[in-house]
Amino acid sequence: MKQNKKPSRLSKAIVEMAKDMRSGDMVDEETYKKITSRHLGLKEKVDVETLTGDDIRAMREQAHMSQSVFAHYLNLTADYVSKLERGLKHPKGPALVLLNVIHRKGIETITG
Amino acid sequence: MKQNKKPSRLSKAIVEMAKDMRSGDMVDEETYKKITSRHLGLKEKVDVETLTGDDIRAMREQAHMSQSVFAHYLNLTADYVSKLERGLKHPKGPALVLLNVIHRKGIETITG
DNA sequence: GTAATTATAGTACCATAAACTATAGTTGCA
DNA sequence: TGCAACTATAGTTTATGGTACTATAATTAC
Repeated sequence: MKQNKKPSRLSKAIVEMAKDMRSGDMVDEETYKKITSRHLGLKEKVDVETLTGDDIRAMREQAHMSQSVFAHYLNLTADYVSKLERGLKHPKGPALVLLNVIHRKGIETITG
Repeated sequence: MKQNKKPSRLSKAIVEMAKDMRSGDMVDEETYKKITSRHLGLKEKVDVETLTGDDIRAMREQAHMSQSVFAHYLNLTADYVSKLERGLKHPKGPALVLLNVIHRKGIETITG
């Protein structure tokens, strides 16, 4: 298991700077350093919440889509969506991240 | 599954209306019907492009992240990202959609 | 009526993705 | 300088997320 080490003061500044520049779009892409896990205090924990079947169903109904249509946009099968909503399967990895994006920012993020 | 109230015969207009209302944000969520695959003429084709290893590497470098950090945000392993970039593995399903979102809308979509 | 949907259900199965190891080059810090 | 910790590649093995298949009941459009 990895140690989540203390992020150094300089490293932390780099990350913040990179973030500002990137979002502000004021500096060209090549001027700032690459963000490595040395800079971020990367721990094992990922900032995604585990969504329950009810959560997923609520998201889908909020989007007013059938399982089939919802699955289509997520590049999944309707079959699998049904299983997710009933708690028979649990999304992990990239699928979980994708569902989190929809949950936080809406389905338009991927449809539009 | 209970449907809202009156069964209406209009089908095609509903989708357009729903789309307008959703984007316009003028009508509450419960007033329009659910979008089903009967309304959308959707079959097998998903609107995601297959990304090459070089594409993925370019995306990561544009985000100025190491494979490790990039993988972290996508909820993947650095190992797998390496294989994707070298073309040893090919993303499909939800992973492909997620990469497409990043490709079209930027990494901030999932980091922020 | 009836044909095409939606949703659930159970099983079998495969490729993605993880886990593990190892190697070589690079970077940060004392 | 030295060295620890990182990045990236590489090969092999393993596990499970997600698919495919089939079937049933209820709903909806024509």
